Amino acid sequence: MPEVALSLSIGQVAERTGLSVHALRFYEREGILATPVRRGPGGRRVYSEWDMDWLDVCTRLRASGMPLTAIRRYADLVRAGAGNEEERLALLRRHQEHVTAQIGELTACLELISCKVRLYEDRVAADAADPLWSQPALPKNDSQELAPG
Amino acid sequence: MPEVALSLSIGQVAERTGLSVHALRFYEREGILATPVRRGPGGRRVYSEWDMDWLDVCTRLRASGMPLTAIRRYADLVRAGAGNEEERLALLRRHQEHVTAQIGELTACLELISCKVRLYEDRVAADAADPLWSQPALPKNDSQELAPG
DNA sequence: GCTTGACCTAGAGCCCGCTCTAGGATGCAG
DNA sequence: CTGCATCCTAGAGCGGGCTCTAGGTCAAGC
Repeated sequence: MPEVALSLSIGQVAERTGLSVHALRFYEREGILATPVRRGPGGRRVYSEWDMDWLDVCTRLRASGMPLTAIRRYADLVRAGAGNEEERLALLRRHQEHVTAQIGELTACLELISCKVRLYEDRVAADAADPLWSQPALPKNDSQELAPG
Repeated sequence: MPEVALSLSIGQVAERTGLSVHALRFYEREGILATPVRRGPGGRRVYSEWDMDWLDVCTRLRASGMPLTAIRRYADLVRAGAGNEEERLALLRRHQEHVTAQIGELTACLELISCKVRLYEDRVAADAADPLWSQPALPKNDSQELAPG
């Protein structure tokens, strides 16, 4: 019943998280890990399941644009133990808002891009249908001059 | 009827686009501008409405994570004139997919973050209701050890 | 016994996207 | 005339986030 706690080498962790071994050591130096990594014989790092879970959280925070300094702050709070939940909450809420805003902005950008894609699809299609219509020197619908790109 | 074409100084453009004057000059050096900026007396840059529109497109592409090299490529194509619409389309489509993927990833991250926010809201609320219940050394629901952060 | 490979530390190096400095011209206000 | 703001160029510098190098330890396999 008590499954043996899994323990991984840095190479294995790199493989599973997608982070490089360099990045993993770098994160550790930077205080990104909430608990000190255990060391095996020869001073080799031994990662626990908990470490993996934490790293997964970190990669998601990173993927959503949280800077390392903020992640370190969060790690510090977790390391410090119970009693600072309000601060953790505040930190997470700030990031939550940040990500929400980011999604909004990306969605707006996507709209513009999609609009341009449609425009070019039409142009290319028209060109294929009648190459003479759209090639000559600024026929009539001089979209090149009226709107950029 | 022919409204006088508006022309802006680099400072004014900086103000309206939110880019710094440094960034504007930098972009120009980097070939990000699709048309060469006109110069007024004393060699000063004079931006047209078209330039502004182009810059707006650029800032949206940047905001959605397109690297400067890709924007330069796009600018090169536009500068080259008609005949390369397929390539522009391909470039934009790639970015479109990229942005879509990014939104997906952010949304997933947001879910995790929101989940954690809720968790901490509950913890903090419980703590406020009964400080003695959640403070002492790992009471029972030892969430600290079972799940990171 | 020797090679190979995964690991260790400390620190240098790199890419991106700006940002700032130095040193100077121009133009307008008091 | 003298400030003062705004602009110019060329190029150095910077912050973030890794990435890589040098030099070394250790264990396994041939």
